[in-house]
Amino acid sequence: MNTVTALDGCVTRAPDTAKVAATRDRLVTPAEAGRLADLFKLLGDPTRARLLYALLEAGELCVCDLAATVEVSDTAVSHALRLLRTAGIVASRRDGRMIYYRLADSHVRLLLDLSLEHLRHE
Amino acid sequence: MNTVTALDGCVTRAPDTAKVAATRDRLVTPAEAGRLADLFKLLGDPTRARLLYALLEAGELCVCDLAATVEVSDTAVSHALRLLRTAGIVASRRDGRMIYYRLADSHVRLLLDLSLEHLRHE
DNA sequence: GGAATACCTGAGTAGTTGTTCAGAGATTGT
DNA sequence: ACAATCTCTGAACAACTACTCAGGTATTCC
Repeated sequence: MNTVTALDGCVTRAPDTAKVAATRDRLVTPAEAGRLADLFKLLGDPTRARLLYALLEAGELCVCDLAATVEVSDTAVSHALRLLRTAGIVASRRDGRMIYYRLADSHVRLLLDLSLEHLRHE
Repeated sequence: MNTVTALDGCVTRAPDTAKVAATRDRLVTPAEAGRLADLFKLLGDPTRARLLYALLEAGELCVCDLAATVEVSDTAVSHALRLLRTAGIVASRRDGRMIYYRLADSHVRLLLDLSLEHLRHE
């Protein structure tokens, strides 16, 4: 039912046509869109992206190893990890003085894989 | 080969251990990470996210219908669409006065679907 | 207990970003 | 050609963000 219904027209700032109404019914709610945007926003930073892909490769890394891997200060890594952990994207485990981080979710792994493939495949 | 090799230690700001070196070899390059972050950053805005999900539902919409659907000004929509189009995420088609936008890539569709499922499934 | 190490937190700041506003192209119908 | 309509563009501004810096917490080893 998403075949184009010819032209809907657009009568000066009030195009409440059938197509718009139908789309709005199926559309993600503003709240969902906000949460989706928040998720993407977290991935949308080079440092955090590198951290996540490092975890994707290594499986599990402590903070200072992450810092060395992506070449940023440990405080910057710590700030970044806090955001990712709060959002449930990474999980942590303490072992002695060190705290090991890993990807929390298989969905996130899929997302990272899919995005990398998208990037490399065109 | 990503089984954990016990603890690597972390000798004061210079933990160039084997694990770090191995991860860095496999890691996405900084350039790739930047492009990935740019991609996610584009999805990481509520307005742009809603626009993309609207296109995912409707298939194709003109600017003013998009504006009505997501309830933002047409100029804001236009600005947003320019970014998405420049990045190759959406494509456009002119028909008379109107310009119809659609998702450019099936990878993007998968990404949007996967993310929505992630959000709703936990 | 005390020093050393790994990590965290809060404040401050430079850089970035999304929106509005005003105006310019581009296309259609008369 | 002219008016109307749909879309685009550039500048200005408010809001947000990611980093650095200084200091704090938690754990281990002597």
